[in-house]
Amino acid sequence: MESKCENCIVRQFNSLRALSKEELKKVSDSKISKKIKKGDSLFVEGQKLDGVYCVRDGVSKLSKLSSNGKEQIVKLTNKGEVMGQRSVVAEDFTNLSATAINDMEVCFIPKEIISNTLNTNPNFSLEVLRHMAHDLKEADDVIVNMSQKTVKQRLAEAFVYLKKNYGEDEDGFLVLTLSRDDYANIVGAATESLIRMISEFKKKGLIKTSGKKIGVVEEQTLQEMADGF
Amino acid sequence: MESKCENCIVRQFNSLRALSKEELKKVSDSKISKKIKKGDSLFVEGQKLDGVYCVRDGVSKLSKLSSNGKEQIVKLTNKGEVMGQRSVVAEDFTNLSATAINDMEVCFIPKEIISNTLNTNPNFSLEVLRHMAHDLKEADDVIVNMSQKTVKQRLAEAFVYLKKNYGEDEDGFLVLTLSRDDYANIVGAATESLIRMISEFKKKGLIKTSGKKIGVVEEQTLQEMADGF
DNA sequence: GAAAAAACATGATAATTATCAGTTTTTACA
DNA sequence: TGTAAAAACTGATAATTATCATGTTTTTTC
Repeated sequence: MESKCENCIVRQFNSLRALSKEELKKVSDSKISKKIKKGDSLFVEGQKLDGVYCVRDGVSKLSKLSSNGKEQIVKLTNKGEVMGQRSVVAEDFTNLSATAINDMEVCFIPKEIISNTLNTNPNFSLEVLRHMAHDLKEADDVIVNMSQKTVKQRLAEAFVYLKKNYGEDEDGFLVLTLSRDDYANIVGAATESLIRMISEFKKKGLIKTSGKKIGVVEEQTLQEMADGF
Repeated sequence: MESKCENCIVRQFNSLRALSKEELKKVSDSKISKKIKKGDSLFVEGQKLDGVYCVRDGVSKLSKLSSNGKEQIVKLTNKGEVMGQRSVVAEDFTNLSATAINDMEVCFIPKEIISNTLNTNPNFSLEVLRHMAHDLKEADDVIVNMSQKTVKQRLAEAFVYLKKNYGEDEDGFLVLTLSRDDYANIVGAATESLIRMISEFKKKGLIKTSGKKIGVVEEQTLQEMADGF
């Protein structure tokens, strides 16, 4: 038997904290723990989801293919986040694919439980609503960044964001290690352009690299760069 | 006395249709009808909203200033849409400004009524949730378009979108007339670049113009263009 | 109805970013 | 542990888009 939701810390960070004890028990009894290996996908764009995924550990990218076949990463998940909520709530196909960036531990929660609870527990609905409102605001910000900032600014912002959200190790390298390709797909640029820019940042001493690993050296300068100064 | 929400057609299109008769009456009694002149703003980014706006007539742009001072239009509202929901739900400042593109008629509904109903009527919460889920999906699409498509593709898409959503008059011109500046702020390009592209489209016979008015001539071709063919 | 302001338009040029064609380095694994 | 595949990188060049400068048309205002 796996650990219970009642004792799960990550629940604090997501909408499941609005559940009553009984509701939580139901969730706990029907959830399925899964381990996802780095690079494997949790679900794919256009798929019908049978439930949501609660992230216990690891990071995944939520991405979407554009008509030209390039991947665009729309969001990186944080620990405790629930994925697939939008799709389950709207009873819709997923508009995004979720792929593990490093090894993950997730809990799958069947959609019936989610929709039942949505119908009966207004607090839970509100909590989900608030999370979605937050996501929507962030999406708006991304839209503005994508259309008004240069690749250089977006990359600078990405580094600051990654440091803030996922931290750095004792040597000052970002904990979350992304491929150059992933960086390109976050920032929305050609991989070659992005690699060049990383070299440039390194030359200027704004970042340091060691293989795939990247460390933020001049956070302040990067932030100013992102803000257009 | 103004007309009642109970008889208002636009309610069909938004989350207010989930209200009970009594709830609807409360909304009706406390709502304030407003007329907004073309160019005037309903609310401004960073403001605390005291309620939501239900659009009875007219169109508004929801936009955000980027750090370089340029405006980015994130969304155009449709008739019946409720604006400011995100902000009221999250008890947050607005992240967007709303400006009337043509003369508008809107109803202001105080936030207390909205939040009370959210707390007591799970159907309403769910309905709002579904709308927000829809907005979020659309925002994801915009992100992908912004980062993966060229200005030309985005403009082509905008024309098709405007025709589909707001229709055309008897002479085949788009009902919704936008300034070149607005077009630039929708597709995320410099105004000069955008004007050039409009000239190009016109020269190719894809659109026709008459002053500010623009008509879609070759919808099929524009759509293919937007899809990258 | 004229003056002023705003919006529209075009040319020349510069900056940004993508693409293509490779080479080198790293990683995976038989 | 050697080798094939994948990822990272570099250079040359082309395409896209922004910027600046300036002229024209349309709209607004008094």
